[in-house]
Amino acid sequence: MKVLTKNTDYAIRALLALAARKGSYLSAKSIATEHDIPYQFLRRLLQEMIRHNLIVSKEGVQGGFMMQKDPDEITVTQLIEIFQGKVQVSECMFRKQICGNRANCVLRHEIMRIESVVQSEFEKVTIGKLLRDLEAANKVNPTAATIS
Amino acid sequence: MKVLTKNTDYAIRALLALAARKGSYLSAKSIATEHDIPYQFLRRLLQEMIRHNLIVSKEGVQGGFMMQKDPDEITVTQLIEIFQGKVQVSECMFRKQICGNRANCVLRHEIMRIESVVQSEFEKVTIGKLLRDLEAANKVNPTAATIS
DNA sequence: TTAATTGATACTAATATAGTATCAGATGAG
DNA sequence: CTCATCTGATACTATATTAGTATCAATTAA
Repeated sequence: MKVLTKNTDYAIRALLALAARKGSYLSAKSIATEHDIPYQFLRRLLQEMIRHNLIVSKEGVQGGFMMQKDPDEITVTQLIEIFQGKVQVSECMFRKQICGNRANCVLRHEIMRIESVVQSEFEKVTIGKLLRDLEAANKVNPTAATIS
Repeated sequence: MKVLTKNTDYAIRALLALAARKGSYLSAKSIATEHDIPYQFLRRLLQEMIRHNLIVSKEGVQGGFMMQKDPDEITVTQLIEIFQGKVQVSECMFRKQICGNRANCVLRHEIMRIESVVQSEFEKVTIGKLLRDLEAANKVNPTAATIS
């Protein structure tokens, strides 16, 4: 069971790069190179994040992407929802045709409890928090800390 | 993001059916019919559970499957591990070739914390517990409760 | 003897994930 | 003004995972 797919993983790294250089435009190319993310793949992720108003872009020479939303307001839960769909423990909750007894399903109760635990745990992790952790680690050992 | 795949979902239902009739053999066919699980699919799941000593089987006429392990000792975490692989939040933890900086990755810290939270939540849910919940629900309203 | 059953395994189909390619349009640098 | 550098949009391919089907041999109780 893999919780974070490459989509989400790459998106987090890209956002960390942008958050670290808040206010300036970074090109997809530079982010891709620096963080070993497939270029075209990254471009699609960035466009998706624009659609969700996490970042903005500038076209043309010297263009690129820039942080828009406050990094402390961007949670891993949100990124999972964007790139992997809403956290759901099993299908029965959302597809009535599969489970005609939603209200009485004993699995459902446990499933929903765990679902909310998972969501709230990932909500505690924001891009802002990760960035501060990263910077703190770099202070202790300037060459060691990484996000890869 | 779907946490439980059909494998695991079906396996839980089958185990609940077997736990409810502890001590007697139920055929794959009867379980499949009763719980709307594709027959051949279910058979593979049952065989896998035999290999993990959760259940035993008897071949031939009047054969079938029977609970072996104590239902209270069977956790959803175990079933996820059997059918979906060990819970892991991202690949970087297990594939060094992807992440050469395991010790210093700031994502890794959060990821491992959440991983253990998820695991322990699913560990609280055992087949025994689900069965008791199901039976309690049936007492209140004999026709309402279900595991589908 | 035979129908009902599991053991083992191979196969196909559908879906999700990962990654690549292409071309049009914008824009700053020269 | 032109051109190299960018993003926007979208189509495409490849791979892996999940879901489901089919088949045949072996076992066993009636």
